[in-house]
Amino acid sequence: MLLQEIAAAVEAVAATSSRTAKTGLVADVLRAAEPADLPVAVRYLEGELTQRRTGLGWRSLQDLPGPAEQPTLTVLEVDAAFERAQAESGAGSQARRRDLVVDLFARATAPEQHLLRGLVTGELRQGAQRGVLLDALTAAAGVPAAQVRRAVTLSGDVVEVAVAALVDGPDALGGFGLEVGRALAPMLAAAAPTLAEALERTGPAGVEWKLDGVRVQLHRDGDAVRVFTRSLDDVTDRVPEVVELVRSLPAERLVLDGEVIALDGPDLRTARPLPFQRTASRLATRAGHPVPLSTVLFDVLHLDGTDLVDEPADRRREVLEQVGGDLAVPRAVADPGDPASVTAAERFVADALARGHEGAVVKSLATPYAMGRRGAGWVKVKPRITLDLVVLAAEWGHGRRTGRLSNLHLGARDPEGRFGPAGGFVMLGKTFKGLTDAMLAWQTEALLQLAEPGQEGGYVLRVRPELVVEIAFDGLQTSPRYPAGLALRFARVLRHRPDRTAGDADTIEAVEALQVP
DNA sequence: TTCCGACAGTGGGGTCGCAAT
DNA sequence: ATTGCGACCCCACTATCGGAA
Repeated sequence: MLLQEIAAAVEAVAATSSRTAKTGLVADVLRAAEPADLPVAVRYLEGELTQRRTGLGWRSLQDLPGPAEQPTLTVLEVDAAFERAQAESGAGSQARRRDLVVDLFARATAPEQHLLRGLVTGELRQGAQRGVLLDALTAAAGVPAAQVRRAVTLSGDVVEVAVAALVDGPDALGGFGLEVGRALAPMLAAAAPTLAEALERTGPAGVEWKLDGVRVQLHRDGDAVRVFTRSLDDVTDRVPEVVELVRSLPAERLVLDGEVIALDGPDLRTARPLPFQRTASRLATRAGHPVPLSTVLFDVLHLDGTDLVDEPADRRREVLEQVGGDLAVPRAVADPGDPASVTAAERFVADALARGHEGAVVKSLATPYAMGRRGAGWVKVKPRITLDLVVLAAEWGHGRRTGRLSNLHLGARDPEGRFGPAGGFVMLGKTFKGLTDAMLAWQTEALLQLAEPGQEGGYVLRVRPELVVEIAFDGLQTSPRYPAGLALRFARVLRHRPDRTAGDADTIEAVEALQVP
């Protein structure tokens, strides 16, 4: 199969907003692919290379040759080229990777270059990812959609499912099941502003501490233990203490869902969490890191030969407590029809927050483990902090935000001039979140009025610090990047405040006072 | 006909390892 | 020794399509 066939389909997919049309276009390519091409074609259609790390990114794609006239690249030779890029390492490897990319682009047509660029950066932005691909696979193979999705979420491997459905025949899909040792798509949580609203959506529910660590899926088959992250990355060799812990559990074959987190003591029930940055640092470090990770469990998907994913949540919790004991995350049960239980749950969540944890996850008692879904089964609730900050600059947006000023640089007042001139501002981060189309249009107009003179062509537009925005965020983190050594975590715009002046905005001293000890 | 669930897009901060400088 | 890049943790929110109600 020529890469051009995929590139042409991707162009057409990007050109339509109809999801059914996108699905049809992708399905046509799947039908046309030879079995040997299928593994690569499937990945490219969902916008990813087959290699996990090539060492190539946006920077490696600058100053490349112009497009070829005639399509000659095959899907398999392109994949082989990226395979060689992935294998490169050591001195001179960047130059050798560069040569590979130059050669590839010189032989690619314009649509192929666009596709390759999107695959390398992971930002194809054609309006079709896994969801559309699975619908297309359903159509191309003539199999039930639910069966395709279940196979993918249980195996975590869309390529294998595609090959089974299209090459081995529809019956082969029935062969997919939960396999101990092989990661499956983790269940995800929706969000709600309050516990009451979360309970409205779930009905009777378990209310669990939400810990600010890293999600892990733990597999044990005898002495063999594997640890996967949320994106199904295998991090087993980075967390030996977690492996040991799983080996000590009273079951031979297990699949567990949980969180690893750095605490200031060994016991979750008495310790406080360390900042998320400490957990992240520990997990990113290959060896010899002093911070141990604590393991907290909140679900069990398999136990000694029995799959539990289709069991209701309260049944899985029972099993979890038997097998995990104290490792099970602290939990209360609340029924929205029983005010006393809701009040108790409110106190339970307040206690979790007082202990330094992130919030709560509300989990319907009745729902099965919905692999890969972000449904109403699980709903997270986190407190929100707000500040009035001043827009110092804005960046021009991309894609559907092209021509709009999107990403705002946010500053607090610095009346004492600790980080610059007295009466100036100190930057605490950026945000592009929370903006509706109307807000984007409004702020583009408003900020152009405030633009400092003499800026042409840049992607950052500096403005006079006069526009106040109300910002919500989850907390503060230490920053090596910003002058105050502080940055906002998960900042988003609530509303513009043209009714306020910069002098009304919060000061850096007020921000520092928010820091939890 | 309206409503709402699922999906894609638009980027944020931090950390590490590695190669180049 | 420092810097820049790539990869991957954490993530919020809005717009849109199309099936469900």
